[in-house]
Amino acid sequence: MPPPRKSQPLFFTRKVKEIIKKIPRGKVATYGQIAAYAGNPRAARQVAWILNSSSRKDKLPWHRVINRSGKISLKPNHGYEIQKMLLKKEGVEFDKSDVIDFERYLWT
DNA sequence: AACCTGACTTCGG
DNA sequence: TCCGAAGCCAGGT
Repeated sequence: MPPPRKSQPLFFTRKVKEIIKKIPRGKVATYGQIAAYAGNPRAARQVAWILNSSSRKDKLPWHRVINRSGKISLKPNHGYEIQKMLLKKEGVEFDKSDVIDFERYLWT
C-alpha cells in the first residue's frame, strides 16, 4: 500500500521551486512574477520566504530573483553585495542606481 | 496550539 | 499621486 503523502498545500512551494530552477543563467525574475506563474499573483511574499528557507538545501538560483523595482531586496551586508556579484558574474548589468534593465534581463 | 514574521505586491482611499 | 493596509504560505517561537 502506498505510503501516506505529505500534505497537499506544499503545492505552491514546490511549484515555486520548479520555476526558480528554470530561470536561465544571465536572466532574472521578480517575486511577483514567480508567484503569478505558481498560480497566486499575490503570493510574492511566500516566494521570498521560500528562498530564504530552502535556497541552500535545494540549490536554487536565489540570486536571480529580485524585486519589482529591478533592484536587489537584500540589505547591504546581508547578502546584497553577494547577490550583485553573482549576477554580474553571469553578465547581468546594473545601472548607476543599481537597477537591472528588465528589457534586457527579465525572464519571461 | 496560537500568534508572529518574512529577500514582496497590489488595491483602495 | 502618495500612503496605509491587506493578502498569501510555511516555519519558527
